[in-house]
Amino acid sequence: MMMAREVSSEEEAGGGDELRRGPWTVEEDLLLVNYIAAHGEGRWNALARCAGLKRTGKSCRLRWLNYLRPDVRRGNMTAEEQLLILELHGRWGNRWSKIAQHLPGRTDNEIKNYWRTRVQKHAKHLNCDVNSQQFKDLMRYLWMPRLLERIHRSSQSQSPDADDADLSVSAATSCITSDVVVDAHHPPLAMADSTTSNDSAAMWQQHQAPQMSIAGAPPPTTTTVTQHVVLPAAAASCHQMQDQFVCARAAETTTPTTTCCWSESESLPGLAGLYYDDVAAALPEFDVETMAMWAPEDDPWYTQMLGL
DNA sequence: AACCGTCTCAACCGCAGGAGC
DNA sequence: TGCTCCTGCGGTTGAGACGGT
Repeated sequence: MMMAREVSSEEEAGGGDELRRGPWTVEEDLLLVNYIAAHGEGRWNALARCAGLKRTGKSCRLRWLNYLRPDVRRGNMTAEEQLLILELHGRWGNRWSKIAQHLPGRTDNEIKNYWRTRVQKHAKHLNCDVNSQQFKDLMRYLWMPRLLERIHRSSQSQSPDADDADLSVSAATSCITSDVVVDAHHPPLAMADSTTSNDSAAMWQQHQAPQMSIAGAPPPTTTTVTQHVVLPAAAASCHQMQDQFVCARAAETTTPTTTCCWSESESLPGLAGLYYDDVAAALPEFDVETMAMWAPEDDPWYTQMLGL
């Protein structure tokens, strides 16, 4: 958001060596961009002085990193990005800069804002702490599968030969599992520290399957909820995922497993019912209305699923 | 049209850690 | 060893946008 605050005449005329604060003007932006183009970034305090900016080095750095950098992405978070944020936050907590490293073009500030305005808002509506196990379970069993479904669906609608792709992927039983996505206890991934930020596909592929535990759910000796969501090749188009988006997973459970398999061979509404049963079992403290509040308002499938 | 509450996000703040002296 | 400076991070703030009444 570009704030339109005008620089007052006092600031303009009598500023002297006083440091300016508040929103940046177009002129300041130009000064900063031109200086960095000529001399590069870094040494921010010296940069601010040499560029003729009456700003702190900190302010210049922030402006550049969060707004002026040419590779900064703007606009709404995609479902893929949201999914990644939820997953990485589950693993690292409020390590915004670390999370941002894995979302090309997104800044830590933007991700932090997303978390506070979107995710924490939902927690507030649900009257539960954003760090509570209840809320984490909601993310794991409701929001993230829905994001996966959305990714899947949009890839279907965008792919001209989506049917073929779906069939081939389904036949290969390629799947990505939401529990794999969100588990915070599995060993650190190689990609977490070594890959480039746009290497999301590699990340997905390197996930290993942990054993899940569900707060409020029947003990794992009787039930393990697993959502297998087939992602066709087209889904991998985002974030330069060139190849088929495959995350084969063998659920390493030695106990009976209730599996909700979202595959192309089954219709989604039926699966939705099955899935919801599992969610309801896992999260008995949330009733249908609460779930509906949680669900994104623009999600007709979801509201239909709940019969709303 | 006016008011008001809520949301968004750019920018600021304080702090911690590292480098240099 | 201690001091200063710089950089980066996470938390917070507040102006403007937006939507509802």
